[in-house]
Parts: sequence; structure tokens; C-alpha cells
Amino acid sequence: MADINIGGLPDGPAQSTTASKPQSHEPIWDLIELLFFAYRDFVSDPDDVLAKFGFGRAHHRVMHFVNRHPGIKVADLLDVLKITKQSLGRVLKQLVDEGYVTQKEGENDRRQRLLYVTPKGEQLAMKLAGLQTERIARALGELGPGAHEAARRFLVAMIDADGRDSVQRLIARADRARRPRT
Amino acid sequence: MADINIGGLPDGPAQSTTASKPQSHEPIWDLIELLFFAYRDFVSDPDDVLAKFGFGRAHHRVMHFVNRHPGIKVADLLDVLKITKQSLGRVLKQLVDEGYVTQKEGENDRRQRLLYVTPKGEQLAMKLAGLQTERIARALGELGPGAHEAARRFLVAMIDADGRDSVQRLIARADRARRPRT
DNA sequence: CGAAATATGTCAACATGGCTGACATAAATA
DNA sequence: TATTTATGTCAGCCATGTTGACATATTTCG
Repeated sequence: MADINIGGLPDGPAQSTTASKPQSHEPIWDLIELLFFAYRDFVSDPDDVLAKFGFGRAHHRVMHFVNRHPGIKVADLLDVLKITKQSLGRVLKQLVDEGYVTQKEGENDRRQRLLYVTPKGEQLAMKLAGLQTERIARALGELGPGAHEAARRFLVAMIDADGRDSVQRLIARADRARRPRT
Repeated sequence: MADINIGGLPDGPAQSTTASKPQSHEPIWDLIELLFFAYRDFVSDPDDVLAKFGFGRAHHRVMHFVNRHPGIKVADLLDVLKITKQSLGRVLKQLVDEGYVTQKEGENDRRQRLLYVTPKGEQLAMKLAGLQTERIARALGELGPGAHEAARRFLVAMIDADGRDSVQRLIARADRARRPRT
């Protein structure tokens, strides 16, 4: 343990022991700031790689979700990213033009453009996911065995109540889609 | 087993039980995606308020750190935010011009511009922190009593190893600065 | 003291990635 | 057939990041 423990205090400033009361007491400074720092570093690893490809974070997000959810509809991707179709269109066009993503007509509904990564696209997506996994694995490795589950539960609880179900379904569905063996 | 997963199953797809092995096996999809979703929603609450003031996320970050670390030097703020002085200068100027932040000459070193929030600035900063605290408190409230500590440890571990110490010192220092009573 | 380093500010130009609004096309559906 | 839906696209704007060059005070060092 030693000096891990941000403030040096074993139980936070006032919230830890009163976590059940949601009144607007003192801000939960430590988690507010830690979320900022953790996320800042979390996205920084891929950024360096992406720069070499002439891509940015927007491309990363698209690549990630297309790779992870093969055959995703444009509309669903928009919903996940919560951006406009114009913003998506810009980066998606580049990814398609440069051969990282392909589009396929929907079988039932031929208006739909289902999105898939190409082998080249998958390679990049997996590379980026690998970087982020390294960081997460290192972090989890420093903590106890329950850390993965604890982190997952915390992050899920942080998501908007209404979007939470669809996010969980999305992730669950992807697990089935990407790993048919088991 | 059902297909809602995330918060449900005690041992995930493959990572939960092998969390201690840091080899680059299968990406840790769930945490990668959950970090994205959680952070996306985490910053969305303040965004709405900021929009009414004509401010954006960049202003929020500056307001936050100046409020939380009164008298912070410009150089230190740059270091924390990891942006260029030109980017900072733009938003900082607006915040100063509109009376949310003030600058004071350093006592020892008169080249320094130490940054403070005005009462008006503090009000806004606390409002924003309150929104984020609501979300965090709600999340922690849904989880067990150890959740705050677990989240803190996970987030700290996610930070770059080299920056981690300075972040922890920063947070610890701020706790002392902002709450001299105790 | 004078030179060099430091802390900050500023101008100009550019890139990325959000946004709105308007409009076009093809396919599904009522 | 008329309408709705899924998608694409053009045009322009805004926020916020970048680099590079340069200016000004002030401190520090030789």
C-alpha cells in the first residue's frame, strides 16, 4: 500500500463513508480530477500511432466500433458516437477511401450501409486496442484480483441511466459476434 | 446465460479471471468501451451549462483547475492540461476579460501570473463540479461502500507512471489548500 | 554589471472535428 | 402513389488543438 492513496487519507474527504447520500455536499474532487487525468492518458497512446497514419481520434473511434461491431449500421454508429452524420461522414469517407473500412448493402433493407473493417483496418484497430489494453492490464495488475470487476461496475454506473442498457447490450452482443467459438 | 452482461456476470469473457496476466492477449474490450461511454457522459452535464455562458470544455478545464488550485502558475496549468500556451491563452483571456479569473503577480517572482477565480468564477466552477459530483455520487451509491476507494485506485493506476506522482501531489496539495479547517 | 535564461503574452496561420441547414437519392412502407 | 426512412453531400461556421516567430519583463548567472 504505502503511498498510493491520493490524499493519504484512508477514507476520502467526506464521501466515502456517506456515499449513499446524493445531496450536493462537497464535490468529489479526487474522482473528478482522476477521471480527467486517467482519460487524458488513456487516449494519448493511440494518438501517437494514429498521427503516423494521418488519422485522428475521430478515426479511432469509428475504427474501434466498426471493428468491434462488424456490420454495424451507420445510424447505430451515429447513436453510439453521439455526433452528427456530417461529422461521421467526413472521417468515414477517408477510412473507406483508404481501404480501412468497407460498406455492404443491408440484406433485408438495401438502404442500409453495413460497415466492416478490412483486414488492413482490423490490423490497425487491433493495434490501437492493444495499446489501450496494455495500459489497462498494467493498471489492473497493480491492483487486486477484483479490480477488473470493480472498475467495470463503476464505469457502468457512471453512464447515463437511459443509455446504460443499450450500452450493455451493445457490448454483450459484440462479445458474441466477435468470438463465436468459446 | 442472459445477454445483459456487464454488471451481471461475476467473471467476464476472459479477462476478469486472468487480470493478473499482463500479456497482450485479447483486448480488454469492456473497459475500453466503458471508459469511452463513461467519460462521454461525465463531461456532457457541464457542457450544457457551459453553453449558456458561451463557454466550452476548454474553459471548464481551466476554471476547474484554477478554482481547485488557487494561485496556480500559468506554467503549471499548462503542464496539467498538456496543451500549448497559445491554446490556453485564448480561453484564459476570455475568462479574465469576463471576470471569472484574475491574475496576480507572484510575490517572489514577479514574472509569474498566479491565477485565482473570482467569486463569480468560483460560483460557476462549483456549479459544474456539483453536476459531476451528482453523477459520481449516484454511481457510488449504486455500488458497495468500497466503491469510491476502488475507483480511485483504478483511475490512479491508469495514469502514466511518470505523471502519477505529480498528479497525486497536486490533488493532495489542493485538499490542504481548499480546506484549511479540519 | 551585463548576458543569458525564464515566465508569460501575442500574432498569424493552419488542422481537426464538432455543429447547423439545406438538399439529393434510393429504398421501404403506408 | 405518397410518404417516410437511411444515407450521403455541399457549404459554412465554431471551438480548440497545433507550430513558429517574436516581444517584454524579470530573474539569475558569470
